[in-house]
Amino acid sequence: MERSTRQRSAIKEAMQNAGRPLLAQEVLDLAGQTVPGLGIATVYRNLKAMVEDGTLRQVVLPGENPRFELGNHGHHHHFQCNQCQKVFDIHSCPSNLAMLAPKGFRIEDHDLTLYGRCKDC
Amino acid sequence: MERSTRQRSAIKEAMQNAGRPLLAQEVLDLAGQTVPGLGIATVYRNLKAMVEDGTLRQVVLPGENPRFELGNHGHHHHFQCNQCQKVFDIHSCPSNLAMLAPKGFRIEDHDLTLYGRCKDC
DNA sequence: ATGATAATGATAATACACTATCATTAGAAA
DNA sequence: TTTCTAATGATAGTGTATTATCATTATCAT
Repeated sequence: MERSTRQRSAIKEAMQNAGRPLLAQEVLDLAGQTVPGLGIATVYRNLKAMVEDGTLRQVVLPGENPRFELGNHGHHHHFQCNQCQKVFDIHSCPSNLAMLAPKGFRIEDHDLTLYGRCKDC
Repeated sequence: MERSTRQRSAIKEAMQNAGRPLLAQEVLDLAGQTVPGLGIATVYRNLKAMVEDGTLRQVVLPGENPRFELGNHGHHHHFQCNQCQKVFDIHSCPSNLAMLAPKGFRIEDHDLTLYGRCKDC
């Protein structure tokens, strides 16, 4: 069965503390502060497993590598800072999008990404 | 200077007739009907040159390879069909997005992708 | 028609994120 | 503590979209 390792704990902790979607590389950087020598393969292995068991979900923004966030969030959107490139959650959602569809098109879902300057930039 | 070739004309024509953003492979397929033997390298070369001179612009949807559309459109969004995966333009835009920003965040731009069933699917 | 060279097509090379491999390390059941 | 084996880290390998190379072709000014 699954064993508890320092590496896995550090990765989970990084994801929980981040409060925003992280790139695999960012997870390595953050968790690597707790576990020096942490390998990128271990990060990818654990992220993949956590996505498969629903603990995490992937966030894919246009032209960006996948990021990872906790899987227990509801529908929401994302904001990317044009300065630091970090991605943050937006917990509100425009509700009138269905009316944007041309005649004959049925809308089932949507992705919205906002761009600008984050609080720190 | 630039020479007029059957290949380049066919690629431009494909872009103008498409009415929707095309993948490089779709450009090859469409223009290849006019110019049999058209090579993928020629498609990439010409698309790149046309993006650089502003004739075309790239459209990047989350998790998708770049598509190409005419560069003389104004601000608009895109719809991707969950069935045939084709991408279409949406020429309307929700206007109240700035209010979605958390405190301290400034919104400068946005990307919206709608998903569903297109007219033909 | 000719010559200079831009453009093409075939394909090798590149870039890069991600995955597989495998020897080694380290949980945890006994 | 011993033992079994899941997990790790280093790194080679993979997949795939895009680009570079280069011999050949075709445009077009003359």
